[in-house]
Amino acid sequence: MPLLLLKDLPRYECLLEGAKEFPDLDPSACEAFLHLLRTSDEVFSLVEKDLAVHGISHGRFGVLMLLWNPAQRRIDAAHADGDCPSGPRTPAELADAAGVTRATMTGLIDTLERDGLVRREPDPTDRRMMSVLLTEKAERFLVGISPAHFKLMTRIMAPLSESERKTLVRLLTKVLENASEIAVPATEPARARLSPAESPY
Amino acid sequence: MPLLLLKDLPRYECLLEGAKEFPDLDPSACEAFLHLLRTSDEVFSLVEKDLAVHGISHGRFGVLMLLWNPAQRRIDAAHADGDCPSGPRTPAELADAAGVTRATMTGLIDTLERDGLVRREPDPTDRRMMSVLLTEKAERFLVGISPAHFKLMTRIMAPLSESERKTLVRLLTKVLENASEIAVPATEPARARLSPAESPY
DNA sequence: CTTTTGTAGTTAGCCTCCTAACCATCCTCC
DNA sequence: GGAGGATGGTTAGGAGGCTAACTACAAAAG
Repeated sequence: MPLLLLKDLPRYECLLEGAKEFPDLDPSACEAFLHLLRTSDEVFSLVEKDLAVHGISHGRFGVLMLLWNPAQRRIDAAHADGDCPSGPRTPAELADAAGVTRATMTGLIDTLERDGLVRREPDPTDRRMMSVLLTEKAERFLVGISPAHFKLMTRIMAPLSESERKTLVRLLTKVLENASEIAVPATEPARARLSPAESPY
Repeated sequence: MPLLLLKDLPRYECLLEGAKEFPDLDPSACEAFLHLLRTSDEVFSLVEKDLAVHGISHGRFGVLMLLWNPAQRRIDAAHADGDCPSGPRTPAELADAAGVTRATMTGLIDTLERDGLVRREPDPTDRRMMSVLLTEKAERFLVGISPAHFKLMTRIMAPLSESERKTLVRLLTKVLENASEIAVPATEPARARLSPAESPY
């Protein structure tokens, strides 16, 4: 992700200092906000580097995980489906589940298909639609990579006790639910737009 | 950031279910991990959308903030520096502070310079180096945009009490410090590499 | 004083994300 | 049953990340 975040978070005193100049700056909110993004960034880049070692990006890995359903796989195995081990999904469903646009999903599926991890098949009933299916290669890949992936998550969260994890989840859920309700007004964007009051022109 | 993250986090029972199949899956660690990334993603995209309304990306905004030092500005004002209101920084310093590569910083500075928010000046003592300076336009822009930016942070963190914020910061700090110590082994990456044991070839 | 090593910045090429526009197909409704 | 709208998927073009390779310069080592 590296999303251009301050590597060294400002000390709390500096935030207090800033609050003097900017009355809108709430030091504790700002501190929590920065820590949230900074920590998430570090954790995310750790996972991304780990996945990169196995030659896959986080985005593509996410698509594979969405398509992968081990429980479903066992059921299908009984049917001897062979090459269709997990339930097929359409690009639109995948895009919605992953929270990216359909155009982005098209690109991801393109590269996954090029690498032989995924297959596109036209839908027999609706000719607009496609089904995206995992290949056996992808199945083997996921089985091979998952344990290390889970171990890394465990290792990252190791310093927190069970109750601390519960607390963290509870607090994050509060923030997430609140954030989901905040809708940024959709105004027309412009390049480094200046409001009339502050515009030099 | 939208980093292709599951929009609907799996329920805890599903994680328990998955743990049966994958002994390496620690349900509470996985839950905390996913909530951390999911929440951060939501919060981040909120901020990014807000900045987009003002025609600037998070990355460019971060560079401007790094170059901006209101306290320094006040000092310089006494010197009547005029067009050099904040301490100059080199691209390398900016890249380190922002946690991106120098190549990325070059690109960001390019676009900022194109938009007239930043200026490059050669260093008089070391001819390899450049100084990056905020323009007056950028100063006005930051003064105009900052209050809304701070308000948004406050609003995002509103559902947490002061003590909850402290707790959140404490838990996140634990995770961050731990994550910083985890070094992913640097092996040669490959495209969707399969280990010999699971390779079909 | 020359050579080697290291550092600052850029360039080139790739990947993933976005929006906007575009077809093709389905569905609804007159 | 044909027109208009909704939906699924792709394409085109842009931005911000990355690595790797390159240039220019500075500094250390011989």
